[in-house]
Amino acid sequence: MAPSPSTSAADLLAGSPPPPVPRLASTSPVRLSRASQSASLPPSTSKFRYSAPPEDASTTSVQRPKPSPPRSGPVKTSTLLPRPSPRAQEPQQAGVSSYGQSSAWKGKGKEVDSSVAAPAVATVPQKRPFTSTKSTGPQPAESLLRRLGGPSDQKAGLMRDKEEVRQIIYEASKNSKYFIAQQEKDAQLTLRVDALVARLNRLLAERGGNVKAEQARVDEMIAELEKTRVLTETIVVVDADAFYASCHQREDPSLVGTAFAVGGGVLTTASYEARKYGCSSAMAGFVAKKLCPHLKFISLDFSLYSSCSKSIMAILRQYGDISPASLDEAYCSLTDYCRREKVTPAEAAERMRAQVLAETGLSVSAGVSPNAMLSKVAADKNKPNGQCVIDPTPEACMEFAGGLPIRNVPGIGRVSERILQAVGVHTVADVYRLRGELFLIRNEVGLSFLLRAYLGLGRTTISHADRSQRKGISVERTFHSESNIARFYKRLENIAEALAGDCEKSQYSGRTITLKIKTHTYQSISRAKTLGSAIYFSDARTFYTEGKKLLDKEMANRRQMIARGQIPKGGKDFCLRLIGLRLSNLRDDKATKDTGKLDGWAGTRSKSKAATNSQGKSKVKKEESAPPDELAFESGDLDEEHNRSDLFGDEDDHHSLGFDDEDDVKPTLDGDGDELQQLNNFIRSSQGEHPSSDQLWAAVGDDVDLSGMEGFDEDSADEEDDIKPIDTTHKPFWTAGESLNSKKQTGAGPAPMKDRLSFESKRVKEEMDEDADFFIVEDEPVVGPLKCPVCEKSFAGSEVALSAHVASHFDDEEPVKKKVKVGSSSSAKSVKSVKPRSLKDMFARR
DNA sequence: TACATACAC
DNA sequence: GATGGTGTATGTA
Repeated sequence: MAPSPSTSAADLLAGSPPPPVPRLASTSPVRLSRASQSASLPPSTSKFRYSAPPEDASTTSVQRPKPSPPRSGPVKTSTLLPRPSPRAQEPQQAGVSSYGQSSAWKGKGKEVDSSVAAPAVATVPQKRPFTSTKSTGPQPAESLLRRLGGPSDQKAGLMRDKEEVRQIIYEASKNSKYFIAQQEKDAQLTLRVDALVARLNRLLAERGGNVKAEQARVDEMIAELEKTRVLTETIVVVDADAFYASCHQREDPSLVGTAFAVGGGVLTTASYEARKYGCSSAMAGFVAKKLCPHLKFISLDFSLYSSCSKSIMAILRQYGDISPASLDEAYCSLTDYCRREKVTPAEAAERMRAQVLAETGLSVSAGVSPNAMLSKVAADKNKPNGQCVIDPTPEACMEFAGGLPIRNVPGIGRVSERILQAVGVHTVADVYRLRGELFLIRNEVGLSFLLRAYLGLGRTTISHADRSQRKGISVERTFHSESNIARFYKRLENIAEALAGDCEKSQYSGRTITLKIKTHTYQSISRAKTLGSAIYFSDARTFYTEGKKLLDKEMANRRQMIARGQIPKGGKDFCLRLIGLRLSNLRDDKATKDTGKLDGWAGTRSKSKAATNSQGKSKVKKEESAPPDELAFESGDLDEEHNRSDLFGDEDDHHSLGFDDEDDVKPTLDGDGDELQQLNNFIRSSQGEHPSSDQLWAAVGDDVDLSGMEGFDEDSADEEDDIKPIDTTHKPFWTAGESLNSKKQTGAGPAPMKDRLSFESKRVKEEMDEDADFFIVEDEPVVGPLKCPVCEKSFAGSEVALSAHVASHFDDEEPVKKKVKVGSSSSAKSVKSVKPRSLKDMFARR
């Protein structure tokens, strides 16, 4: 994949795009086989798409100022921005190669040693629209396919044809509830994107297309941000290659070179061999099997990963302060090491990687740059077993950043990507080019976040996560959808127990309990309760009773809705596929070094720090925690007995049987002891698949005793506790305090309320109408009437509306009962039709 | 505080 | 036939 000039952004906006790219083009979640849908369509399924006027030609009402001076060679060191976006320029091979190439950072170790001929430059993912060769039915939209394709859909290295893979995934998925849910989400996102684009168009129309003033505002923001640039640090991100898979290969060399996946129902990792077939993490097991019939599945073994991880971290620690981001990834400051050892960053990284490989047998890739954000991205560049170095100059940083597809920016996920693409932003460099437009929608787009990415800024301090910064502990379990209340309770008990176990292990208690449930239609719902300002708890009993109350309340709520006719009467039970509990508003019990007896339930947990500090407090605690218990168990001791035995049972010798075994347990009657016990056992048996608690905190958090570990240095450990890093906020990300949706914007206040995006259908419609004559072009005239491929009904309206309609067929109830109203321009109307359906679906009949 | 989303791994 | 678990951040009400 040779680095190629941006094909996407530039082309789409160049003004000489393939003919039919109207200012606003339409596509749809359900792709119809229409001749007009040519390869010129962008991936977004948004009904409307903003297409900026060409930079040079003042086609429309506005002549846009040329954004940037023609970029001539490297920008001077102290050059202030804005500067031209490299993307718009030549094939910037040269610019990119500059990182690591010519500077002092490079040194001999600089060889980007990659076993894979990886491009030195970000390659813009091909924007080939999904084109189905044969299928006659409705074709899924690009965005939906991407959604289904999962996170690694983009990466594809030496994979088999991407379209083919997508097609297989689509075929395997299309009839599942999961698929329907994704489709629904995609349709909702489409509406959201359309509304945003409409708003942008309206704002542009108001200004006659002139955004000079906005550009000036952004330039000010850029100048401010530029002042924060720090180039004196050397940060490396080390990321293990196919970590779980590699760990297993190390244990069992016969796996080397074979296609296997780690995990079952959903893959957590696929070996490189398996990836060639299109298998990737987060993919459903049965789908992966379709892609690679001989795929072998290996069970997760967290103790293995954890120990491998510790070995790696111990080595990294020899090079500088580290900040583990997960079991297989860590940030490390090489600043001091390089100075001390008189080596270049590239050499240091080489050494580090070589040492890891030699001592652990695991290969890792690395990214080196002046900050965490760039290093993070760079670490992926030459995977596996490679590294990428970015020089500590503004030019190198910006050059590197500018060429990245927007999706590669840490923090930009599927949703943000779609939103940005709809507005014309495909690469980071586009952020600058379209800064004026982006300013108009700065809030919904997180402008300052994007500008930081554009400038190649990121965190420059590395600090180890601190116990006190942990925000929550949670346990959740997925199961085959069911609606048996007794079993919900049973599951809840087990979850409560597991959570209590984690709390005890890590020594936290908390004040807020949150119940999470996911319906069979993949709707996630959470209900929380904070017991009191001074009530901290961590015992299974409280977790259970409070969780049960929340669950009961939710079920009662449903009954009411049925009574009010808001939910179809025919519905039977609340049908769920997941239940979880989360404890938040934590208190670090370890810090208070207390031990005490839990007054509560069965007294089984002799060491609950949650219990409290002293006798006196213990009493308080007792009083505080008593009420909820009484309420929950007032019906009698039977419950308590029942719960106690189940919660504190001693069956601990479960092996992971895997998901498929769940079918073996099908209690037929509520309350049947044996069956419940069986279920209970099963639930336990499936738990081995996941770490008992959060991977990061449990395995690499600073509460882990690393002494005695290879390469561990006691002194430095102590230092870690004593030395307060300047930036004490440990963030998993690189841009503390900001995200795409962040409101905090340098130099720009939040948009006035009236300008905020509203999803109220009426509002959406208004905007559409307002803008219609200026930038908005209604759906391209369709060639022939749109027709539902299922019921044959004809539509005069948008594809979005049709899409929603088609989706309703997958709902196993009478198709169009909620019939989608499709008028002539009604993406807006379809909002109404889509939403109620999901609500209703939350409660299914089965 | 409560809830929903988005994101990472 | 069928798509995970743990955690953080943040917007909005």
